[in-house]
Amino acid sequence: MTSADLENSIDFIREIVEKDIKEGKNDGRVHTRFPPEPNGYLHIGHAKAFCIDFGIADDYGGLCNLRFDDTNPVKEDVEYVDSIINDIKWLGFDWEDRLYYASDYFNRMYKYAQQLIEKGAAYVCDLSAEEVREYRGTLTEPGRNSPWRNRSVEDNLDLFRRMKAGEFPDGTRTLRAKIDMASPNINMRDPAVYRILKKNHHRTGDEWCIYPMYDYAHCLEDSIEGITHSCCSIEFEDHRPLYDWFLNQLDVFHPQQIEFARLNLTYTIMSKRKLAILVENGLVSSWDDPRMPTLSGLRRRGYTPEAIRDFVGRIGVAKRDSTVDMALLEYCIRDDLNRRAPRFMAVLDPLKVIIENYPAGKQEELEFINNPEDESAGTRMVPFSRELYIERDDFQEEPHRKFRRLAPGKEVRLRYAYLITCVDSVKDENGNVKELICTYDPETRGGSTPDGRKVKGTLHWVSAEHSVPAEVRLYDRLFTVENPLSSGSFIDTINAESLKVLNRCRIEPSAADLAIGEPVQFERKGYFCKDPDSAEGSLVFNRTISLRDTWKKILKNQK
RNA sequence: UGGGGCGUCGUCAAAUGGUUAAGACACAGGGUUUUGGUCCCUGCAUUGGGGGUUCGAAUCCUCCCGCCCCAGCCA
Repeated sequence: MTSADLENSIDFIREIVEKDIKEGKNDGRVHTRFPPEPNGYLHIGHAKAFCIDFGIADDYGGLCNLRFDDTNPVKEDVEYVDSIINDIKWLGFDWEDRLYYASDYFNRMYKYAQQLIEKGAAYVCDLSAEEVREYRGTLTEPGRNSPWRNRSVEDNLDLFRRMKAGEFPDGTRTLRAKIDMASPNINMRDPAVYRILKKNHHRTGDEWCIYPMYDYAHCLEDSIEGITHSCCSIEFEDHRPLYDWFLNQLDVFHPQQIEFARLNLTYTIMSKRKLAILVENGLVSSWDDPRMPTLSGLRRRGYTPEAIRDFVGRIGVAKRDSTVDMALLEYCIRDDLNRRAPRFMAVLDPLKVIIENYPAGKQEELEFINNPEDESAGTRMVPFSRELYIERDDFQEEPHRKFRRLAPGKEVRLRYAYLITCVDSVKDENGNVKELICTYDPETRGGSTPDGRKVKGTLHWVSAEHSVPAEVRLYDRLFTVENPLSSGSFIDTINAESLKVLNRCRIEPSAADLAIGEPVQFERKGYFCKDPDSAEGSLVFNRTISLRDTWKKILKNQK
């Protein structure tokens, strides 16, 4: 899709925003927010959400706040605050000085709750959690009024004050909105507004022992910040009447909640809880394991912010449940890296080649184009010598009829070097090919053919003595099935080969000094970046994504 | 079986009653190529189903079918 196409059709949220601007709603102001709860790491599904929030603000000259929805101290931690900030910044978004916390508003929310009580719209309920559940009714049966529903305003005010003062143990009382226990929308059946939680909060410490519930807190947070369009995921659609109810009762600024479908991706899972199971059980190494759909995992894997943003732009925004093909994400990262990643040569599974007519001890420097997609990337010099490594699967003793690479008696080009012909192969005691004896044509330096002869195959290579050893980690999809949640246990569908570690790789010398995370292409193999596990003298590379592999497809289609 | 949403190509997703239902990814074929990469070209849906309204329906009405969400003192 070209950018022109993207501009021609806008999503339904932007339609609403444009209409509001046109009609002068909110004085034409556009103000959104991204409101994560700091209870875990962000994944690519969150990226969709905050690309929408920040993206809309950008598109219409508005603002977008970052706000931590920290109303439940039992789940939250500063560790998550830091990682969330880091991840959103990494994707290139800026909230300037508008970093807020729901906990900043606890005092105001408490006062608003008193107002609710004063106008008879909320009451302190002494029912236990279990009793509340019984009174709530079911999907098909209405609920019953709490016996505490008609306490006097004075009693409610007093009790609520004492809840705040810490006079009652956890779970013994709640403040509830007085709405309608017979509502067909269960969210409206006198929902809890405050619960007693004697827990230390990561920001407010022990200042509070009552904490506001999401439905009450969120609309007020939006209102206080003057949010005009409050975008959230679709499961909150049922909560919108409640969102509106609180704001109407309190007669405060009233943002509009708009719901959209969350992102699902094939071959992975987006559930924070289930991802945690992978980490806790050692099925992946950590939250930033390069196989994880977390932003930290994708970053370590070598995904770029640009690719992720492009992806989010391409998947669109709508309300229907959908599962985006992982192939689209893979396309986006290839597309981005193809343009920017400098090329290097690395042999992942080395097979030694000896050029028998190349003088021992001789070496020359050959000029390589760093990036054929980007002339400004320039060239570099790569050492060539008598003994080289090529990829083991670039040689077949009895070549497949469409095989264009090296085979006995066949001539191929070594990229930007020489044309070589295989004259013999040496085997070990098990009959496996150990090394190849080849000859080279000195007239073909640089890989050109002065006589105009055509060679179908071009191989990457490294000089044996000049190349540097490295470990390369190849990643594949974490799950073997498109929807890991469709069958019994998602654990059973984990791809046992999602990580393959190659220990005997050889990379060209200039690739040794790459910075951690800097994307490169290893020619013919894929896009890679140096992993933080690398140490002095021990290089570790992650494969971000392979190149498209038509050859593999040919072989597969033959079966 | 209460309520709220949603059903357009294999996957996302446009279309706002009016030419042959965009585009992208995927897939298939072909061309170029010192990466079996990139790039270029070609092919690839009558819109969940049935009725109806209309000169004209993916768009409106109606009945049916299917999928998702809700019974936390989580968000």
